[in-house]
Amino acid sequence: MIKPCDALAKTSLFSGLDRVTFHHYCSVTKVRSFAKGEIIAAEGDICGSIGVIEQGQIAMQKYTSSGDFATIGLLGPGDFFGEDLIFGSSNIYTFTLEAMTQTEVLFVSKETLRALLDKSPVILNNFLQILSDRVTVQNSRIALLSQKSLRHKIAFYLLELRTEQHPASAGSVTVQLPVSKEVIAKLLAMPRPSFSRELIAMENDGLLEVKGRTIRLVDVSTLENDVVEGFQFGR
Amino acid sequence: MIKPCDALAKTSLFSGLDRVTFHHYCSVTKVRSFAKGEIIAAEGDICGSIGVIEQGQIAMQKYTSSGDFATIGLLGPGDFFGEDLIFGSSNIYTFTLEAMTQTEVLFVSKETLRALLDKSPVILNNFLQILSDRVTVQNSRIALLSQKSLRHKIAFYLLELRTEQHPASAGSVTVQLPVSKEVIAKLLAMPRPSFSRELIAMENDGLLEVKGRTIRLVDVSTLENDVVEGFQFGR
DNA sequence: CTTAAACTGTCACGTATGTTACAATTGGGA
DNA sequence: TCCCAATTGTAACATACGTGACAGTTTAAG
Repeated sequence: MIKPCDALAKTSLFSGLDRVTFHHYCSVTKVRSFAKGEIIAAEGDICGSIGVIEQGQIAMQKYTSSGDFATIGLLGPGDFFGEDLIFGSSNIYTFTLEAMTQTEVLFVSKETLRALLDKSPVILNNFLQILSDRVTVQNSRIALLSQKSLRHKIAFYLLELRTEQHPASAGSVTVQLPVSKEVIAKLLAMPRPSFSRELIAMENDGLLEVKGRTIRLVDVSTLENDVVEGFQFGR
Repeated sequence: MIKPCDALAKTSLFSGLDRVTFHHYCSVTKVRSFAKGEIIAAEGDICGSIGVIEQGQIAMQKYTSSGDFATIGLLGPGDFFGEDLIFGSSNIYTFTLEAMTQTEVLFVSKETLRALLDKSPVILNNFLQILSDRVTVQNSRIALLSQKSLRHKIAFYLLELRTEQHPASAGSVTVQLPVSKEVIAKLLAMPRPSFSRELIAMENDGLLEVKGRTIRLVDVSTLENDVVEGFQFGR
């Protein structure tokens, strides 16, 4: 089990702060574990606190009446959720949060958050930054989904992973898929067989080398070609 | 020409406030006009102020090296831009803002905004809400682009327009396309001829009636069928 | 170690969608 | 009023992609 106080200290919400400043609030913070497949929040639920992911991967899913669903986004360690609902016009979840792996989440209630924001300008700044950066990430997802071929989408996604996992390096690198290819396919809004097929085709074309969830980007410049480039965070 | 002070008062950033509170800042506010097709901000530009659209439509475009582009989003009267960059980790535009029609924009500089946020908790709240709501809108766009057929995307978009333009009413209504079908097609990430073809097919199937940019939604329940529904703002 | 469940690869087939080019229509400005 | 530019419709053709079903493989649990 994780100690809330230590975990909190590491989140981007509290970065640049001495622990004394928020020490008082540690006791109010809840940590919860979720098993793989468990629902963390369902569409229609009221959002009363924000969550920070300590471990695991969470998918934002949007279901249709017929049981099918689209994957809006994927959240990993350090990511927040609910930060957009807590102060929005509506605090109702418009999607479902589902644990894709065993997951540990830290919750901070609206009241606590509000108190922290009022008390510390640094925390307010951090919160604004978290919210803002989410918009940037969303923009990137929209650009991804606007790509006009499967190959472009895949290339876009892999390049995105690269900047996440290897912020500095250019050229040939290896990236890790954070979840199963099945989930990735959903994230890229394509059928899993199509994803599988195209990945292999790209491998045959000498762009990649796939080994399980490890993918080596061989011909980066071709991958980048004609892709509506990912949003770089000042590299 | 629009008077900044009057215009400012109407924006959601200042809603619920007496004019006295921000009266002092009116003089600092700039209003600018843009002709159709004009670039308001280009990818790579530094974002030093937020904008509020008074009149017109602005597209967020992401260009490829080959000159092709994707339309990330469409902004109309009352919408903001730059609000996600001003306090983000990077304040560099990662897309291009382009006027799709003659446009009037109100600019508020970062310094002014900061001062306003510090001075008034109401404005802070409003700003948080604006940022948060943008995330919700983005989520909706992502859901749209995740639809698995052209028809679903179009249905999704038209239903979205309905909730925007007729928040209360259900059933058969007419909606207005805010820009040309060419631009809409880009927004839906599909070729214009495909959009045209599918729209007509939907009309033939009795779902719609198209007359220029006016579209009457005839069979709403079928339109809603199997669509990963749009995000409703508490209707 | 064994077994089931989850994940991944594979294939054949059909069709929805992209492409390109041209024609028709609309609308705003001179 | 006329005209040009912007917008929209149209059509034939090619193909990238979706579908559904099965087999192989890996993983985790007992």
